[in-house]
Amino acid sequence: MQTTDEWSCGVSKVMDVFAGKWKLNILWIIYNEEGIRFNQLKNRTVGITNIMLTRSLETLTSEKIISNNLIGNKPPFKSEYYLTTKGKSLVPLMQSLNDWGKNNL
Amino acid sequence: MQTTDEWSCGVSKVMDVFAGKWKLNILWIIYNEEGIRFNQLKNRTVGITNIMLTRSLETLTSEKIISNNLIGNKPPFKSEYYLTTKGKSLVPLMQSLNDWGKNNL
DNA sequence: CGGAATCCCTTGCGATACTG
DNA sequence: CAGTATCGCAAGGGATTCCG
Repeated sequence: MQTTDEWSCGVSKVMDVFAGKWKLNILWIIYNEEGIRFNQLKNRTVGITNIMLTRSLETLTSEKIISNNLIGNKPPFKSEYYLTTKGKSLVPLMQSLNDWGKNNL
Repeated sequence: MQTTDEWSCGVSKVMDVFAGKWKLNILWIIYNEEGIRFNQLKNRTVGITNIMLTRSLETLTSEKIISNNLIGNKPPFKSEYYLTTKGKSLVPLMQSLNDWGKNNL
């Protein structure tokens, strides 16, 4: 039997990645639209505000789940978001979560 | 491509089940010790207080993820906790989460 | 266009004490 | 034994405004 310590060790990290109201949703959108831009992401994430999107992207970037390219040195700027390799490894997990949710009311 | 709506529909429910500081850990313990009692659960969940355990169990029960048997009509009481069928269907998901966490520091 | 700064409000978390 | 009742704090979420 797996001990509680081994368990909570692995799981708490994932829950940190998924924690919060928006991050998982944002990940999914970026996955489906690699290179998506800030304002597109904002439009696709219904109900989110600037600050919450910024904070979520900040956190995910610092966790190396996503990365972004800044293009241009004067306005209008461009910023394109991608999943990293680590981020892509989360995709099957997200799909499993989604499937469970759809099958259990 | 899957739409954002289909996605958020399924996932938000799962994240609700897993939300909070203790619920996932409690689920894992109950899974490993079917029929576990309140105070045993409290001892195994390091750092939890009465009220947080009560609240977590309440939520999970109302979501039909766990169930409990109350035994006896006068003190000392017994209360035994189990995973429901729905709760058991979450086990593979929990294991996937744990595996990812262990493999991604 | 892609953010950051500020301020506020709500929610979750928890210590302590008590009860059937 | 298995909870409940209070009260308080801290963190997360968000509206608004402003900036390079």
